[in-house]
Amino acid sequence: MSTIKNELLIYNSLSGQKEKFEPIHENKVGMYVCGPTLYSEPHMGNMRTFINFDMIYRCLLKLNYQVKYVRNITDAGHITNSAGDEVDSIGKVARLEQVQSLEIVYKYNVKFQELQRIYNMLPPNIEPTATGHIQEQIETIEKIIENGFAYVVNGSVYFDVKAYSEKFEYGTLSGRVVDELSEETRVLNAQDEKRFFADFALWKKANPEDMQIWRSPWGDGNPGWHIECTAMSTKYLGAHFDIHGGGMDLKFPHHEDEIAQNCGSVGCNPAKYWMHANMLNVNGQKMSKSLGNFFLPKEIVEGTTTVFEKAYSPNIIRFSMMQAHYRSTLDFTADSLDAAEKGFSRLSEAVEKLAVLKTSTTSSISIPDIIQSFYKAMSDDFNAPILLAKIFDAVKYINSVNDGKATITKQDLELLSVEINSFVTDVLGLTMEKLNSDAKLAPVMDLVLDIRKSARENKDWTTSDKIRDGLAIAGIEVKDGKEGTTWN
RNA sequence: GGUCUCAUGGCCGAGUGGCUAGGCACCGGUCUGCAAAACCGUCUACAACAGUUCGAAUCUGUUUGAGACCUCCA
Repeated sequence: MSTIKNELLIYNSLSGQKEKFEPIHENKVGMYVCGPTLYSEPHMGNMRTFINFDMIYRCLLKLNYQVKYVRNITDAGHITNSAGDEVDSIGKVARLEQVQSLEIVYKYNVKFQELQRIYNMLPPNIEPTATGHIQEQIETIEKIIENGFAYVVNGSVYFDVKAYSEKFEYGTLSGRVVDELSEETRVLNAQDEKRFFADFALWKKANPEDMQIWRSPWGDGNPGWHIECTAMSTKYLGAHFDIHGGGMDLKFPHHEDEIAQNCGSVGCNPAKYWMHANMLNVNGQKMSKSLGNFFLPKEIVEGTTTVFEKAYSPNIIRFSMMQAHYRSTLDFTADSLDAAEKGFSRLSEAVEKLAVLKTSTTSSISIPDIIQSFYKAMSDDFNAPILLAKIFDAVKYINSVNDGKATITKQDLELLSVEINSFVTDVLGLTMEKLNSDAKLAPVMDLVLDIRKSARENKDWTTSDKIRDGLAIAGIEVKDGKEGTTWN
């Protein structure tokens, strides 16, 4: 349906306000999102960013855009400190575990792919790896040197922020000004090869202990921190594409330097719209190992984290995340997750009821209006919490119809059913957990509940309660409703 | 120290210059042998102070508090 296509608004970090989304090529969207670095398992906070961009991707698809979604996989080590003397972060882990870098990368890639499935994330169209694009990175660096925005020192290449600032503006995304930066108290390290402290490495000469080394025109070494994103986004999406996303904490320096590299190599900002997803807190604080509120996305699903006393399904986690806007920080607490669990369950049950609702000749409310409100919420900077609120308005209506207090026509029911299912599963990425899904157990339960029914009819409460309590111990909850008994 | 963001009812969280989301909990009700579940209803909040305005929680200023980034970070 949706004959009226809403105007899509996107908050652009570049301007700091919501802007009308106008794709560079009509009906097509190129989107690049910074993916994981494979030297450890992504934690829950990483997942929030990926899940949010998954939702955004799903929204764009729902709006019938033809989306090319690229999310990189960083499998080459990065420089790990400002002096640049620790180049290979993956190699560092590999040395600790006494295995090869590639083993580390493979191990965590498998885990990451598994997490994508567990959390029901759509795979991007392309997941390019840094190590698969060394040549492209070298070529990008060569272009930047040619353009006069980088210099070679002793086998390493640095981006020349001062030279760049004469032609472009450095710091437009993060609101930083080079003059301000220079007033900072930081001093150039005596051995530092950089001309200016804000300069950053594009290529770093190999250290003897590096486990991954590549050949380049400047000698053996490693690519710098940010160049892979520039090289790969340009290769797969072009010099200028629609959306570039990532976590809020990547804004500076990573994204700022990406802009500089792109301007320095091809003369323009890589993206028209920059989007940043906000952080996840746990019990009111940023996740950190030292605070004891750190856990992995798999642990919370399996109930093996010490931070929470019970397990929460991926759907509950996702639902909880969808109840907050992607640009706001979100706090995970036992209370908030318990609330999400119940809310999600209420939603699931209403969606199930859609299939068995009785229809009438009239509808009490306007179904197209409800559906329009879904689109409107989604089109307002991907406002998932409002979308859920509107869906819950529909849930209330579904329940009323189910109780015979409201009516719906067959045609409206079909429409509502299709759209609610679409928004819940396709857009929000929630999967409806089927109740009574165990094919073997179902006939057994029918039998047991039939016996209990007879007992109740004979007012044999001892037997009926024995059955109910026994099933409860087995983890099966009996629900005596108006129209018979159900279980789950 | 610099740059910036945010402060919403018991909790999580949207949003808006006047019509004051949503989820969860609480309370009341319907249903029920009892209970649970389910459903319905109710609860009227926006840090403090001052200002602008016919009118602000929403705009401005000050104060207090929290957080982020400035170093790898989703």
